[in-house]
Amino acid sequence: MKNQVTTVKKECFIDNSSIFRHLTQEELAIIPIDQEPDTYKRGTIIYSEGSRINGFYCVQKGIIKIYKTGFDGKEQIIRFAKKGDIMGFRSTITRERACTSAKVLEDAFICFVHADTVLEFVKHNGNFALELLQIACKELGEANDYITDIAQKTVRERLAEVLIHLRKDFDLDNEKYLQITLTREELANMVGTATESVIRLLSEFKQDGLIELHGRRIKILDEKTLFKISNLND
Amino acid sequence: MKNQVTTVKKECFIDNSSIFRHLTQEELAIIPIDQEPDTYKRGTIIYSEGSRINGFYCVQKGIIKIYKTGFDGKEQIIRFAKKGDIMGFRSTITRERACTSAKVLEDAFICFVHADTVLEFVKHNGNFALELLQIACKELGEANDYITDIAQKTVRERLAEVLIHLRKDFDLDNEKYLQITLTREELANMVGTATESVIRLLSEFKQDGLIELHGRRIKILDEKTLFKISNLND
DNA sequence: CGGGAGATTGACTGATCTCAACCCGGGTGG
DNA sequence: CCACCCGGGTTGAGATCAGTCAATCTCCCG
Repeated sequence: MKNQVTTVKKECFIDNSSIFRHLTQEELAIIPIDQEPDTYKRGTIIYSEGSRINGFYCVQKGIIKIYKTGFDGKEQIIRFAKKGDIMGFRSTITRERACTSAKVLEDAFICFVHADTVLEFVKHNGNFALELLQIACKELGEANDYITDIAQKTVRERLAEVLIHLRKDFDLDNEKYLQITLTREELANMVGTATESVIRLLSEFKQDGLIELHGRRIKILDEKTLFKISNLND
Repeated sequence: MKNQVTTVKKECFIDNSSIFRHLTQEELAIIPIDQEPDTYKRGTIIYSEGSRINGFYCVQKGIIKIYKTGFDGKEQIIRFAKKGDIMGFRSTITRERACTSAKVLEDAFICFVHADTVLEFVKHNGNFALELLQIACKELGEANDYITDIAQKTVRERLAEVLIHLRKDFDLDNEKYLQITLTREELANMVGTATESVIRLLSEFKQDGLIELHGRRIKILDEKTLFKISNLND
């Protein structure tokens, strides 16, 4: 049993892409082992907006939707977390309540690290601190882009952009469909529009031969044109 | 001369609200003195989107507008920096090019700290690292709110919200007007709408006795109602 | 006094949202 | 086995918020 925990811990924390890769053996050793990685089924809510989360989560497997709930109950998807991503570090650092909720879209395997542990590392391991800072700054840059896009682009442009991003962030299955499957409503909650608008635009894109649709599964056929429609810079 | 620099440096870096307050005397001593604080006149562009900024700026005085330029040239104001705020740390940390531009709205006095210096401190002074992290996380939380608001709220709600925020973030002059003065276009670029829409809504608010207008100067008369209109939570 | 920037107003347009009806496939219970 | 139900997904029609265009106004400045 002890052995198993150690193995799992290793997988979780020493992986080359992990933010914990800068920790020394000694530092790794002090991570309390009661924080055993856990499996979460699709639909599980890992934490909710307004709750206290006393540490942060490292995703080993699966896809998690991170979203805010707006004034009228409509959700706004902020981002997805997948293998290698961390969640909840904002609240961990600021000691505030969670400003987003996290819900499992694809069965996940997730580690939890207690806030005290994290703060300890931030203070005593400069590389770890820098790593966290870089993650925060990367998200900040993306958030700024997002703000500008939502404020200035049309729904059509934004939907094209979302498709491009999904394409970039997620793998394809063996039929070249995007591995991530979202309801039309979820797509709408990413774009910031009504479900019906997404449906209409998707079928327009399909008409134009840019994408293929099979239920919730989406295949990108003409990324170049989508890119042009999205008016992205890079 | 040397004396003057030292005084200025002290003001700049040892102030109680400065992010440098956690630095030791020795650490302060190694900040190169070629980074003398400088005065910037209204209208000056401190850095532009896409440029390399090899360090970050600490605002001692004045107001700086931080914005992104969208696809069609329209600017989106992300935030304002004022006394005690820092700018450009995102690029400093990620080593990427600036993703925003910064323009002086009110004559400013600003220190510059070289990236190497900052990174050195992040690595070797845990409290400094934590401080930076907290700043980044705070901004991140605000960005997430912003995204949700722009995506879901009406222009009217957003304008009310912007006014509330301005009220919270800036002092009032002796006639109780907001000290920050923005053009209608700048207001529009905060809200994410057209100039004409801002004008129409402002005069509506004025009709309803919520605000008073004197050219660009705005006085908040009925914060409570504005708050209700904005549909803010907290 | 002429010029220019920003502010204002009105009229018109149109992209999106909302509402409502209907479809479709899967699961459930009688 | 069938009827029903329910959660999406689609489609159409109408309503509307907000953007665009254009004309005018108001300062302020050289």
